Amino acid sequence: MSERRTHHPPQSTETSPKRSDARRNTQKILDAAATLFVTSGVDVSVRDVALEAGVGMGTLYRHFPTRADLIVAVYRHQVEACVEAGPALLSSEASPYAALRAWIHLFVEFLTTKHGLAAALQSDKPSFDALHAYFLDRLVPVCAGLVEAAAEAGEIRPDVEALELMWGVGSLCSNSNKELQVNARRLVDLLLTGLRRVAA
Amino acid sequence: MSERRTHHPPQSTETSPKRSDARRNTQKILDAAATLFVTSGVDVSVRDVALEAGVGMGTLYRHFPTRADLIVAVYRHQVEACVEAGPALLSSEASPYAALRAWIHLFVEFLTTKHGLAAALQSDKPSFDALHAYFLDRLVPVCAGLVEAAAEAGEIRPDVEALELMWGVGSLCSNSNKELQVNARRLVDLLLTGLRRVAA
Amino acid sequence: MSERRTHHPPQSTETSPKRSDARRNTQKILDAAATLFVTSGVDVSVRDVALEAGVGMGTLYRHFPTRADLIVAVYRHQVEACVEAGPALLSSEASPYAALRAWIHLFVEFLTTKHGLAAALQSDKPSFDALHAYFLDRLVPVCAGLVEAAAEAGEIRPDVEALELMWGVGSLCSNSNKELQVNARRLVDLLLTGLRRVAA
Amino acid sequence: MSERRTHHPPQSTETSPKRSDARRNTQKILDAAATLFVTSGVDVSVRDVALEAGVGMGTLYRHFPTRADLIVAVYRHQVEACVEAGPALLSSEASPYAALRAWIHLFVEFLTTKHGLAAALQSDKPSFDALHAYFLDRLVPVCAGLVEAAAEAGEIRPDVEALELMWGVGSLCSNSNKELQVNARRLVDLLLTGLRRVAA
DNA sequence: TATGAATGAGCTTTCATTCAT
DNA sequence: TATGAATGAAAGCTCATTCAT
Repeated sequence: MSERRTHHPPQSTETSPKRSDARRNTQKILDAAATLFVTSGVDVSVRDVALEAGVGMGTLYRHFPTRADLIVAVYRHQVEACVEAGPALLSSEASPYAALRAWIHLFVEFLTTKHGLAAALQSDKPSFDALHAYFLDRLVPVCAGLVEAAAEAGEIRPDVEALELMWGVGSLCSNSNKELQVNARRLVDLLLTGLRRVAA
Repeated sequence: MSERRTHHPPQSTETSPKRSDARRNTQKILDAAATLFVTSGVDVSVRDVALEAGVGMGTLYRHFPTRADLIVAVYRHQVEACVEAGPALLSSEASPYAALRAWIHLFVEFLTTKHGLAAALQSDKPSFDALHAYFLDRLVPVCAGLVEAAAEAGEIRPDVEALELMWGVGSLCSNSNKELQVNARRLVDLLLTGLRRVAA
Repeated sequence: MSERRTHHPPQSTETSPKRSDARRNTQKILDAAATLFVTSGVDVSVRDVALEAGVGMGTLYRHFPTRADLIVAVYRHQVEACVEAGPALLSSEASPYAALRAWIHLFVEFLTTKHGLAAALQSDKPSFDALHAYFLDRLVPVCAGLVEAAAEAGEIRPDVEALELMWGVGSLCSNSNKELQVNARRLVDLLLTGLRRVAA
Repeated sequence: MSERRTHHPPQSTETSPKRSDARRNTQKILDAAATLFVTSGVDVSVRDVALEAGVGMGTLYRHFPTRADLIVAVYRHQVEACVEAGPALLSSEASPYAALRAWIHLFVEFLTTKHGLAAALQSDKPSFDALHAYFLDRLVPVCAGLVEAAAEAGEIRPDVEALELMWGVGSLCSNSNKELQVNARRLVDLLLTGLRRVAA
């Protein structure tokens, strides 16, 4: 997954002609947020993020006026990598369904290593609206392309919505890494298998 | 409903020989909580529950030391109904898989009508530990019975864990009620269909 | 000025059948607020009031949900004393104008000893709306009675509004006790003298 | 307007032999401040002023170390106009009292059209000290000249202090622009009328 | 000299939990 | 045993002021 492409950098964190110290702070905040998002979820207090980053609260607000801005920035690279992986897999994999399967696995890998992200994606708090918007806008079309290709190839049932599928995958990923030995990947595979035939 | 088993009676509402006024308070609190859980989810503030019940906060804490105790008590009846439905469905349905499917649908119906419950079930906050424990202890064995029967009948793949399946179902139910038209039932059906064959 | 009458106690601080400790806290908060209002104005931070009173912030909010509630409570006694003094002075003084004059002096005495109150009365911050409302509702009618009596007696010009007069008096009182030797009483006397004849 | 006196030139805009770009910045800031003072009062945030002026915050602070310095500079012209109007009115008006009255009206006009200025003039925050100093140093002597002339002419009572009078006028102007129909001009007229005779 | 990023104390408000009554 | 008043930490956010660039 190439992380450094800038095909779609709506708010690139590295291209702005900022002062170097400001850029450094932006990065410090992103790193701190990434860390804390893993351990405490994306609901983590802004004060804690600022502390972890070693910057003042005002600095955090200057760089990321809303919580959604911060979350989007933290995960932008990975999201864009997923976006790009869709068409690529369609070319490289043996069949559309294989491509869809591989792409979903990529997405699962992403979500499950970012603990709390999946949960945040499903929060209905208004402060997360921009987060939904970004993820759905970017990823659903890609997923839809794969789903349609597989459907047209007759590999999966024809009545599956990409949004619904992604939502399901996100749900399965949002709560799996506990002491219980529940494995998101296995569950998602069940879902993917379920796509292949009409309900029994 | 006969309280056949007493494996986990965190706060039995009928077996303890309490004073009648204490029992009355317990019931008032349960009624209030049930009402508020519907409208505001299981995260509703304890103060609101006490107010609705018309009791003091200390009384609420005396009867239900943790939020999990309260949730468990509120949903005990329904959980036990699920427990009993398992064997019953195995007898009444046409096949073990049909019974499993019907039972899961029962569980989905339960979870999706209790706003916030599924999410609480997957919370990793320590105050919810007792909630996990109760649900899993009561329901997983029942689910396992159905899964095993279906596996032995050759209707589903043999390597499925009941805990994992229930966890997946719970996940799919915890985040479906948005303006997005995502339907937990449809997703769960996908999962159930996926059980039928080995992964492709 | 009798401070303990309870003729008009819309929210008496002493008659509520509260627990004694709660009543004690109410009084501690009122005392603290009165003190801090003098030194820091009624804009003083709620945290400071709680600290000065030796109570938690939640306690302060329990007793006085809005800042206006606190201010009104602090000054209620004196306002009500002013309300009662109006008719009394009309009876006891030699003429309506003398009564008006005496009443205004009473009001000046009140305002000038409560530094910051006059200023707050003229703030246009929404949080002070209830304060305006209370003061104007209670005092303007009383003042109007005195003004009308004096006007009917031909002692003052007939075109004076009580609200305007009180507002002027309030203004003159709001900023007089600096190191500058400006005396609100003298200025108010000028205003009262100015009432007696038409403008020259 | 000739800058005849240099008693208190906290930040002269024209006498210092500054570099031309610095002078340009000074002017940009003054223009921005004048604009924002009208719309948002003199309490407007310094950041907003800097933004409006198109300069950095450091530049603003360099030119006007305190808020008072900025306010003084913005209103210098009008204050000096008042200063010059005093003797002029004494010559042109029919009597010293008429001159005093006209001059006070000039001052009222000035204050009431500058939202928040009158209030700032009466603030006891240290950052406004320079503001008091400037206004009083410049205007009180002028007012005193008019008051003395009127007193010597026997038109007003002899015991009136110019400082006190101005303070009263300032107070009456500081809080009149509400939805309440309180008119500073009318109240000031009452004060001026009150000057004419001894207290009754 | 000019910039504006950074600071961080400050604000109001909420709420799970405790404990004096 | 029941009450609900009291607690106080925590939250998000703002803004006057400083200082590295």
